[in-house]
Amino acid sequence: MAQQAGVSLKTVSRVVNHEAGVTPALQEQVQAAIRSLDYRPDDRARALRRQSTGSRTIGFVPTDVANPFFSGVFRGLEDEAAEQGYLVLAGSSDADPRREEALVRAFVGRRVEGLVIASANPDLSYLKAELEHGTPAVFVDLEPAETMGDVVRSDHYGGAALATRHLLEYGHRRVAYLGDRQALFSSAERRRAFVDVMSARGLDTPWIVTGLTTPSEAQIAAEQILRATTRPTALLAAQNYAAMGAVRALQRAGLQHEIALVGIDDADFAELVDPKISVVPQDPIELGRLTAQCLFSRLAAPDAAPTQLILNTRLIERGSGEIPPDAAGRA
Amino acid sequence: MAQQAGVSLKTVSRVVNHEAGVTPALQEQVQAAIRSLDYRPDDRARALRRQSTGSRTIGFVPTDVANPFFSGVFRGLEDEAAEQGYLVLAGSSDADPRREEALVRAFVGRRVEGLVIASANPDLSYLKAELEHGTPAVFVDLEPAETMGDVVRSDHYGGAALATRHLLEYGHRRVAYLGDRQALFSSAERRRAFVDVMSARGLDTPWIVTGLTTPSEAQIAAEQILRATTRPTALLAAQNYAAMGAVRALQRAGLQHEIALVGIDDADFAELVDPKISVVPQDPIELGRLTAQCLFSRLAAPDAAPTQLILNTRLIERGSGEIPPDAAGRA
DNA sequence: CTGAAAGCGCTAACAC
DNA sequence: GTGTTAGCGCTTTCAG
Repeated sequence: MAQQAGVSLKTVSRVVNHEAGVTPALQEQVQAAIRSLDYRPDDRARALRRQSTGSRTIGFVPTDVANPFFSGVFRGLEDEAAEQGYLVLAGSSDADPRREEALVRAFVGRRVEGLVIASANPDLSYLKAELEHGTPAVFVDLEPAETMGDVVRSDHYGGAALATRHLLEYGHRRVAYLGDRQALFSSAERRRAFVDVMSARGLDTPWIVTGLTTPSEAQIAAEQILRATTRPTALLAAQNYAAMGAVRALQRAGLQHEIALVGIDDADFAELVDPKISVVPQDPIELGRLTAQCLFSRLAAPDAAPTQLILNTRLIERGSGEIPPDAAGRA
Repeated sequence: MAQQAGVSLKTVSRVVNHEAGVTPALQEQVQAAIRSLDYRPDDRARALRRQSTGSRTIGFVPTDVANPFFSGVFRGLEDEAAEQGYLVLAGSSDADPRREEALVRAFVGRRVEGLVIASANPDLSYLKAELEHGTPAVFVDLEPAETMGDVVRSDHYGGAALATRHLLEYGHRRVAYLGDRQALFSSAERRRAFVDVMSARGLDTPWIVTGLTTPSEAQIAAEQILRATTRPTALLAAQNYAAMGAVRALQRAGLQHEIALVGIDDADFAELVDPKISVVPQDPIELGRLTAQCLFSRLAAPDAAPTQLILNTRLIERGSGEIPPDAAGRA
């Protein structure tokens, strides 16, 4: 600060840090100087000198901050972080391993105290060094191949199995699957569950489309499937954008009351369209809160055993998922 | 780093910064040490020492990162920032002036190079000091009362006027207005436009509800309006959550084909519901990009005159906004 | 109770 | 080409 400004010395530090043992007179003198100079302590310098406290910042790497799922997670993260006096640095990887790595590197360079990653990178070796150097990572939504940190996510396999079984219980035998990129753990798990459940009943799975990244891509894929002469009687949309595309396609084909649809992830529109969409929801904000809690526990106990929090899923029946296979014939 | 590790000295700096004039032999020696120690330069310390470069970080303060509008803005901001090698720190204010101020303080403490704020604070005096000390701010979406920085936003007044006029042109005389908190500039402007246009035609505005913050609040408000014996023939939903609530209310009352609805802000569901929702859209991602560009221009020319970028609006007719006032009678 | 000196991890400006 | 010294803005340690 400036001793010339007030009149005192570098015991400004004491008053800034509310340390005991400063004459009220001096305290006021310093405060006055602080006010008149609009002095703002540099937290970077403080954290640098101190060894007791870090940057009070965490880094968040979702695939896309604008995806409603991740923006919800972000909010939960942020709320929990704010309670601890932490701030959050965030960047979208777009599921690109190189971008993911670059973001993590940039975050570590800025000395975030912890990382929250939705990783789409099959090779997490780049992270090992950070972990060993004391920057813990917790994985949200996507679990890495090799376990190297804590995990907080929904039971993707169970959720998709639930959705698939639900359709089968309503009599469907021909069901199509619309999913995101297989590089994403959640997508891979859901697809695996779908295939497992279907083949356990001796059913074929000729309509599997993955790699769907936007609502329009999903819509196009769904339209193609619906146009074929022999088509499925039900659709499983394994992600929010996929569900959006599916709804559009069904509506444009006028088939929304004839072909069943179950979505994974809830979405704003699910209760507004006709029929309402049956879904296996997730609670992104809660997921974010839990993830943050997990990270802060880890910060408090760096050497505790790695934790895996797998949240159970449920299915909400709203109508679209309860359309029988012969709805077209009946109508 | 450590000269004992490799064999050399603090000219590690040179190789880390790719400065010219280091013997290839030494270079390799240092690189080896870097690798074996997993050395990560501390960017905070670098930025501290250097006076040429700052923290390469910007701070973003929306009311809510999870609101689709702001998560879109965030994405645009982030993309543009990434191109410049910047990272973004973000926190939700919930339109609480104290929280907004606390976030800005925390960001400035961490020496962000610039601020992007959607301010809900009528009193921006807390920001003056930061601006004078060289941390520029650009206001997105919400323009502060006193001009103190650059502004990037849609023409909220014009957009709402457009929407209102559109309904009047279709013959409506009794139109209700559902809006967010009046403390938000965008909401205040939209309401003002609505009242202006209505009274210019000599029409009363007995159905104005503001302070709507969530879809459910908006739904309740809309239901109340629709239940009354004399009710409006059209609804203007001046924000995305308000539109969602309005759609729910109309659907539950079975009035979605009888009462017109125009929304401001586009939303995922707008094209999926029946009837499709006519809207005055914004492009959040583009808005974010423009905001970031504005901020980087300011960083490059701190003393240039303040800039205001007000984006024109348009109306997309999709059906809900073109329902005539006597639709109920006709049907 | 307050000040002076040292040092966090790094780069600037010079020497060698 | 490479090493030294100083110092960014702060906190610490230890004298006064």
